[in-house]
Amino acid sequence: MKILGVKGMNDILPDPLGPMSVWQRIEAACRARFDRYGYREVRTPIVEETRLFARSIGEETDIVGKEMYSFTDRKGKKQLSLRPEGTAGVVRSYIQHSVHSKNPITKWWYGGPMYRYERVQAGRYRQFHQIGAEALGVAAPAMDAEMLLMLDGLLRHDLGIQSLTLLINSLGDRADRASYVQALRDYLGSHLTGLCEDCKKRYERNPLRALDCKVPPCQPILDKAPRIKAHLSSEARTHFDTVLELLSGMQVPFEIKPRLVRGLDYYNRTCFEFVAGGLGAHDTVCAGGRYDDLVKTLGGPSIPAVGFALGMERLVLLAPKELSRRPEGPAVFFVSVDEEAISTCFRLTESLRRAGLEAEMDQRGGSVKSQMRRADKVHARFAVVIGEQETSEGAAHIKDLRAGEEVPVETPVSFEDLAAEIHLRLKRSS
RNA sequence: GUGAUCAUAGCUCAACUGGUUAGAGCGCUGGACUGUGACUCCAGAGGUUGAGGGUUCAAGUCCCUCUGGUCACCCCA
Repeated sequence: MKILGVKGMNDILPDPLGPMSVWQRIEAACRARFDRYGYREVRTPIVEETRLFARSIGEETDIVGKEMYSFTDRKGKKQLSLRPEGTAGVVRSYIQHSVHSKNPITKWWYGGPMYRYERVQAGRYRQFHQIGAEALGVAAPAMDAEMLLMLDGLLRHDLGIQSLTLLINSLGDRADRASYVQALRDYLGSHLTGLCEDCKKRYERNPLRALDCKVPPCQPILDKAPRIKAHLSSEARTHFDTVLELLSGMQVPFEIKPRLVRGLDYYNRTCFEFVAGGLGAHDTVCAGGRYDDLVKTLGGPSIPAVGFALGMERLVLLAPKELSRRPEGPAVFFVSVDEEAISTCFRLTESLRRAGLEAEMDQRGGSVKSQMRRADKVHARFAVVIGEQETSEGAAHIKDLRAGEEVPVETPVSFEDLAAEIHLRLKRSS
């Protein structure tokens, strides 16, 4: 009985066995883009107290209700959970270290694995990775817009994702939302017979979710449902309009989707999603919004905030092929002709590495042919064969594995000059 | 939590309506070329046909259970 990895939790193997280079390129693009917008990386634990998630995400949500990996701490009676999303931990950290009192504006980004016990599906796993960012301390709509500009640049420009659409909506403030939910519930209540079973449940538990329903018979009813827009306070409405104006002013395309809602309870005002084709049943690669009440809800001061999270696995699915170019192999591969030569190769390999070059050898020895095959297999640029003669002369030939058939006769390069010579040849051919 | 579908060598896949010893390509190892890769040719290693049970003279093939993969619903990044 083989021991397998846990369902829904995947290995990401190094290239060319796996898509590691795509992951790394996406991560690098995120870092570079976030840097430019003044976001600094924060790292928080993967495990937090269960209460934190219950309070922030919402006791009634599916995430908290049935999808968390929770357990009791070994000693005390602490209930702990693997984080199902990143914002809660980041905000907890922000409050715990009184960051607001050191700086009125905080821009942080984070990345790492998240855990939700769900049925695995295309673009959805039990351990999945998010990269997200939070801007705390600014209530102005310009912060929402700046964040969307950053994301549009990252996804469309840096990562070259085609068929990308920014969906945007406003959820209003707490009071707006309450009055809207009431209105929506009244409306759905009067049309219960025409709704699907799921929507009947949503009617009771969370009417907003019904707006996302895909069942055809529900559509005409939902199309005529009251819109949140009519329930927005004038402040919330102005905020939303300003965000849209700023986006238009910078030529960032978007689509207002009145029925867009969020899965987590803490959002208010601006909420958005970047969607793209090619993700199977899901189409969201990035989602986020404003959460002006969360910091206070978690016991901190009243600090407004906006944030988002990108789904790495989904990004990887969408990434254009150019991102998966195979990485370079070692600069030099040392081949040993016999047992004695192995120690010379060992020395030379290390000396090239100390000189900053990627060098490799086959410590097992074996036939020259098989070692040359290995050199080719790992895409080494040069091969250096070491035998009795090279060891006694302290010099060796350098074979260019990319040069093709003709190998011009040349004078051997002394071991001392090897690193410099390789550096020179690499520079010349680049 | 619900449903569909699949599982044969390291990988991608064959094996007529159940019927001899489960094959191929790629990859791996070695050789042709006794110290030089990629191309060619030759050879070799590698399988409890996902696991367990059942039907049958006979099961990779049919039935049941489990595990795992994939996809969809719910929900979500």
